[in-house]
Amino acid sequence: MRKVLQDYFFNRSTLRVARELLGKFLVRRYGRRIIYGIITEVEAYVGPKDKASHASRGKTERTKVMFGKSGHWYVYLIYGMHNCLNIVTEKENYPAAILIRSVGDVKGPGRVCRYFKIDKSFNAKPANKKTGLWIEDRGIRINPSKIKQGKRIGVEYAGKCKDKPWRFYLG
DNA sequence: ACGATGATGAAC
DNA sequence: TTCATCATCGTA
Repeated sequence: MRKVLQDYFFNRSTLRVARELLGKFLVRRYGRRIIYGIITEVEAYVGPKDKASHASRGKTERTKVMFGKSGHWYVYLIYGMHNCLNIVTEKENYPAAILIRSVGDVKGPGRVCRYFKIDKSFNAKPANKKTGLWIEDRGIRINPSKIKQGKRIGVEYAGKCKDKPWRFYLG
């Protein structure tokens, strides 16, 4: 069983999608090679009021993709050297996305992008086989008791939102 | 503990 | 146009 996740999977509550992404596979076509791994850690960034979210300051050139259609990639450069990969969720004009923090043994969003050869050229592109980067359901069932939840990382500046338990990982 | 390294957004 | 900040990582 191998199914590419479509827009309708992502056009739902970000927290639900985030939980359900655990156990799915990130897949990249890189020339003739296929790079893939199981998603093991994600973080949700939800709505215009989430102070930890780039979208909390409104729609800008960078963040407009978060306000766009679900099922598209949001890739940005952080600290001048690392790319971070996010998948946009929820309906159009409601800014939300999920940061993919770890895939298999590759831990950390910067390392994920390095391992999967992901840069800003994927920004605002849809997640499907045509673009060469997509997410698959390979039929793995995750026992809910394996899903851990905790604070998001690196968002100490986010005031009331800094402690929201919107990071999900397999434990 | 800290520096690398450059895009982004807000201030001026 | 300048400036502080940053959803991190590698080295120490």
